[in-house]
Amino acid sequence: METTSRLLERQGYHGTGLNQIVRESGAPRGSLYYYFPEGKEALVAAAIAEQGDRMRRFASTILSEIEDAVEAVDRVVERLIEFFSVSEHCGGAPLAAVALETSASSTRLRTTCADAYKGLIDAFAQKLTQAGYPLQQAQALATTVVASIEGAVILSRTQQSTSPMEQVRAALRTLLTQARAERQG
Amino acid sequence: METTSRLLERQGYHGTGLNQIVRESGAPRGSLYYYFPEGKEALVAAAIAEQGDRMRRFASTILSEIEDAVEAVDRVVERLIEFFSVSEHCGGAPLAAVALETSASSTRLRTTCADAYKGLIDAFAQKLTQAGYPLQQAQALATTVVASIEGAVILSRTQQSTSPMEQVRAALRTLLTQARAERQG
DNA sequence: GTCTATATAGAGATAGAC
DNA sequence: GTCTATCTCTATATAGAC
Repeated sequence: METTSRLLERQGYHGTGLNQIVRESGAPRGSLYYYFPEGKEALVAAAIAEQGDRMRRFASTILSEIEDAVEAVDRVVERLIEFFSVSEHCGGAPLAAVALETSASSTRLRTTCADAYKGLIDAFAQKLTQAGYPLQQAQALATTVVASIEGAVILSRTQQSTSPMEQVRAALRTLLTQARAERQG
Repeated sequence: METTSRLLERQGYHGTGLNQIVRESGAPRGSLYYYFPEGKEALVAAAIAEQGDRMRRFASTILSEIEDAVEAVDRVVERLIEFFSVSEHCGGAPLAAVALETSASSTRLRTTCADAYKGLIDAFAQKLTQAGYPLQQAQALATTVVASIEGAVILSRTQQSTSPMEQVRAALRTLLTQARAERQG
């Protein structure tokens, strides 16, 4: 499943074959349909759900370590940029490709992706709410944080540069600071 | 190529077969390799480039019709939300799936996507620059606009709801207004 | 320019031995 | 639980007639 997640991230659902997964993971070919009798879709759904959890924990951990909400979110983005740099410009958006490819064809994968994203958004929203942002605004800002990160990864991957992610990072600082000012004013 | 673009948008590169393209478009099967001797990759590259142009023209037209920059950008997003609603929750990010799937495997498709995105970002950056935003800030904001839209489409598609796009729309208003205030202050 | 037929490879999935 | 062999389907691409 680790291999599955990694391949999905850079090749998407249809671009990732079971043969390749078996080959690169070294997992026994015969076990695949023993543990996932429903086949590829079930395997991918499990991998996606696991990745969603990983993303949420990654964000939650950092958000809990830094008290100031703006600084905490900024630190998450900074860490993502670091991760992107060392992953040969391919990391940071493990769900996006699958979400786009399958949202129209597989309810199961679509909802799995939706749940994963919701968990991640909630992690940010919770932090912002605790920091005093009004509930509705916190939710919208959290959604925007996740959306702009996902989009920034797309741009950074196509350009093979961290520049888009850096630019979005700066913009998110401005946005969250501004929202805080409105709240306080 | 119209059919190709449409299928790419909702199925991605590997999920879209030449058979399906030929079948749904009604285009003569024999012509495909006459006009695109290099095969699928060349056809997709052409479709992507065309879509990039379409996106840029779409944005440029609206941006030129409304003088105020914040209102103009907001109108673009509003129109995208309308388009998303009537496209059975599958429209709005015609390049994203291909960009993610192929950025690691095909230099040709990656750079084609990069150029398309750059053209779109430039359209926004030009508008913001003309409105008086400093050059560097305009570039960063334009990148953030495009990134957050792409990300919002991903979220809206997985959730089958316009809500993420609406939330991002509101956030972009806040962001651009704040940046303007900083510039004026 | 467009047709049909086909080559070749790979996909996902299954069967039955062990 | 895991193996190998194989089924069927579809993929991209090509050949050669018209």
